[in-house]
Amino acid sequence: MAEKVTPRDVDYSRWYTDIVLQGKLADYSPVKGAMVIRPNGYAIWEMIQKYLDKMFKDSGHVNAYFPLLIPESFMKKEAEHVEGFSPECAIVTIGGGQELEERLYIRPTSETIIWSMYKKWIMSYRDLPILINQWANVVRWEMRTRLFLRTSEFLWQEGHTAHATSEEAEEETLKMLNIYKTFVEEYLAIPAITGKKSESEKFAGALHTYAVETMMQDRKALQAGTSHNLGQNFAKAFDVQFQDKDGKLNYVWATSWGVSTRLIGALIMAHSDDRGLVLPPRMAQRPVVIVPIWRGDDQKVQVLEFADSVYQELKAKYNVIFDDREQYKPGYKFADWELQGIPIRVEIGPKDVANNKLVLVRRDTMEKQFIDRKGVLETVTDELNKMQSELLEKARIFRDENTFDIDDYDEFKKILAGKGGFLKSHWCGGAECETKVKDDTKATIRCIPFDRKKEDGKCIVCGKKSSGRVVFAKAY
RNA sequence: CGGGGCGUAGCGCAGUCCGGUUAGCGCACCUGCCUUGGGAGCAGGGGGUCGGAGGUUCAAAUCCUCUCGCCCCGACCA
Repeated sequence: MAEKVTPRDVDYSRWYTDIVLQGKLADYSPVKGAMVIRPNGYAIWEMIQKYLDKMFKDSGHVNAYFPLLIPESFMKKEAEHVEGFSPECAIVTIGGGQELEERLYIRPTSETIIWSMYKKWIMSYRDLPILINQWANVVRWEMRTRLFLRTSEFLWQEGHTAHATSEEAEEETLKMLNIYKTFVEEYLAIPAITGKKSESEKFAGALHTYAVETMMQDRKALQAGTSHNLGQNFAKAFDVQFQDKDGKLNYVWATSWGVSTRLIGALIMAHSDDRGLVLPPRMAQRPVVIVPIWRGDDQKVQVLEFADSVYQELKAKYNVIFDDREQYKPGYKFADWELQGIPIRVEIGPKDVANNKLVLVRRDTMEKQFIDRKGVLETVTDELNKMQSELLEKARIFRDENTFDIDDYDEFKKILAGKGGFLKSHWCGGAECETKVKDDTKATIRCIPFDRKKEDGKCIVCGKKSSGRVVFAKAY
């Protein structure tokens, strides 16, 4: 606790790590590349689960659970899929002391095992759609890892749906993407761009991939969620056919979609400051902390009594921390809770008791307000709501200020070599130009945004005709 | 897998070049006193086979050989 958070402008990457470690969100584990999610971090994941799960259920989905281990032969059934995932898979070769006849992959994603089951479950159009979601862990053997953003094991949810028609699958793919967008904006308070991925960025085995893209404070992009239209690829690989009303056999249409604990990384990088984590109130399991302050035993009794009455009132609605630890002075406690991102701090000292007031400090603005004791619950609720919407607004302004329409490749390169940002530029649709941009600048096409305007222009690289702009950025 | 760096108390480090008392410092931890409106102070205390193995020597954290592990930067990725 003695160490301070490295400021963002000194070293952004150190800053991020400091926030995670000092905010007690996660810690390095004995297993290389894997992290321990500590209670503060897991609480955020629980909030993500709580809200998303409700959104999934409200849109007709149900939860299920499939095995962690996948037979090697399953992984190899879909050509693009195996090519995309094999290099980063961990494989079990021994079980019960015996070499296994067939090796088992630790799931990097569950399409294959789920579709092997769907084959058993789907006979008729009456069995469709299947709208299943799974909350699970997956393993991808990454070379370079970063807390929450990329670890060899991570938690996520993966939806896997089966449909009778292509149109219905496409509709589902877009519906889930929009649920992610809504969640990211309304709960995580991060403005989101939705759009389609280019061929090179799409999911291994998908027809096409849609994504939610967000901007972090270092102006880099972070993909917050993806939704894939898998077409009939997996149905064909696993021979899943159904009989339609006319008695004809058809392959089933599929989607899959997911978000991971990476969202916690996004949340941290979007809002936090040099004092530590800043949590949007809706994502805070414990949104309020009360810090009583006194001098001498007489004051202690009065202050604690007054503070307790405030605590009782707020406790009716919020999970409130009452920090009456005696071994720490107020300054320490302020710093401690700021590091952990508690959205609202209430300070109660002798002066407040005398005036029947209290001090309220919002984590995002850090402004101290003297508020009346009466109506404290309403005031706190009001401030939490304001903080939620102001965080989103602030992030939106930041993103817009760092999004540019660029038509000149030299300028394009210059910006990416400097501050960076989202660059909206014309693109011919060719993979060569996309690769050249990546080689020249490390930036990639984040998405072809849904809301792009029809506009004639020339590809930023080759100058060929283009009918609209795509979003380029360096990404996590 | 290429390039760089590091293993000494829970964490961060000094000591290693040039071998020599009982291996030291900061933070954290424990006890007591004192304190509480921005990361207090004082006093006392616990905790280390110096990453591992072998060797040289009267003597090794320090020199030699081998070995294991980790971190950072690149190629790959949610």
